[in-house]
Amino acid sequence: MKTKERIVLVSLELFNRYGEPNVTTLQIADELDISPGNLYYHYKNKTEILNELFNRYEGQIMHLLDVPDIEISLEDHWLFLHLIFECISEYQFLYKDLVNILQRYEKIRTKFKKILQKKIEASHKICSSLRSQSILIATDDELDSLCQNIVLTATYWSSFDIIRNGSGEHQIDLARGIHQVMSLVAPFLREEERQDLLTMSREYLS
Amino acid sequence: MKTKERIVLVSLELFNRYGEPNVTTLQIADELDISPGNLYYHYKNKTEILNELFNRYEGQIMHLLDVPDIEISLEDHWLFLHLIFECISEYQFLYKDLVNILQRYEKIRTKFKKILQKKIEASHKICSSLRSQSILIATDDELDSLCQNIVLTATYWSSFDIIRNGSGEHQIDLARGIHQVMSLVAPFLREEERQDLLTMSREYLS
DNA sequence: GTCTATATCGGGATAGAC
DNA sequence: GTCTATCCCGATATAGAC
Repeated sequence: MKTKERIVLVSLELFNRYGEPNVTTLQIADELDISPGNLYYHYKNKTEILNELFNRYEGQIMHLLDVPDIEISLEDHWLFLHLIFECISEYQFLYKDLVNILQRYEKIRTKFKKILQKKIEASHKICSSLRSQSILIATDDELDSLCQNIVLTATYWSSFDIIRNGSGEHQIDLARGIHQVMSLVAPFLREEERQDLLTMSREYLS
Repeated sequence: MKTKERIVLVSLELFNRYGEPNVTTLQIADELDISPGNLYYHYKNKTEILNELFNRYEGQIMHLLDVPDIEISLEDHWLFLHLIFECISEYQFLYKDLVNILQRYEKIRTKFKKILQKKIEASHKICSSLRSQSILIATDDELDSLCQNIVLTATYWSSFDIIRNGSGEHQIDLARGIHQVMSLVAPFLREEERQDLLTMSREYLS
């Protein structure tokens, strides 16, 4: 594999493990067994690495958030959440130091806000679809709050989980996160689907 | 006012505004129009200042979380949330760089986990009280999820709000945060109280 | 208690040889 | 493309005078 690519991958790993602000370029170089000079040959500074990583994240998540205009089932919603959570988990360093990173990098901040907006829209689209099928029952206001809550929970689940359970090399409990989001939706579901969800949840968590 | 006290207060202000990792001891001294040497006379390092601030936060929030063993009304719940949100807002720097700070300071991490645990318990106590009065209807599982969601939302509302609306000196929209938490509770309320809540929400947000 | 001056250290980044 | 050596700078922290 090309060195340039290895740099990105190892940086991602270290950022995720130790937090982006705590990882130095020297550490990255060390981990790769290359010299710092070499690293700077491929990327002119640390920000460039961060940008590269963010762009990859952006590409992935924006792609996922392109929700098709079709009827969506509860299972689809579940799967959708799963993909989103996986993507977030892959780039968890962003979420660990979110405010900090967004404060220091104007460009990333603007883009991240757009992603957040799109997340809310996607959530809206899905919930609206469920509502139009009468699977979900809610007023417009309730739907708005619900979608915001979904996005908030999805965004911060990783941090929340790390704080409560994390010690060192912590694997984020995605299943529980999805469960948590689904529990936001549950109260608005038609009786039948609420039961289905309960069953799905139990299976999934065990 | 004594210099030592001024240092804590100005530090809190700067931490809240720029994020703790981005504030240097020199900046703090400058803001106070004292020399860095003087600052180090009062606190032997930056960590000491952080500890002092965290202890104050801990004292305040732990006090608030001592929920009395009496019947609790929806209005009480609202007020309770209000006090919690105000306290969090006062020490928002902690929440802005939560993972980072907890990663770097073992002691704070341990204490923060306890606070989080106590928050969930307090939330549980309140919701249980509402349930025992039949104001709130939920199964045990639903109650557990609900309380976790409440704490998660309360914990991260400030960050979420900053990211979406913040630009520089952003005042956190506490009212909207409380509304958001209440919207988690709403679906579980008895019809009558759900209407009350709706009315309260509208008044409060306008 | 407060100041000025300074030591120390670590991280980001560059120059130039190979 | 890669290395070694080095520079630069900003942040923490200390020493010692006032």
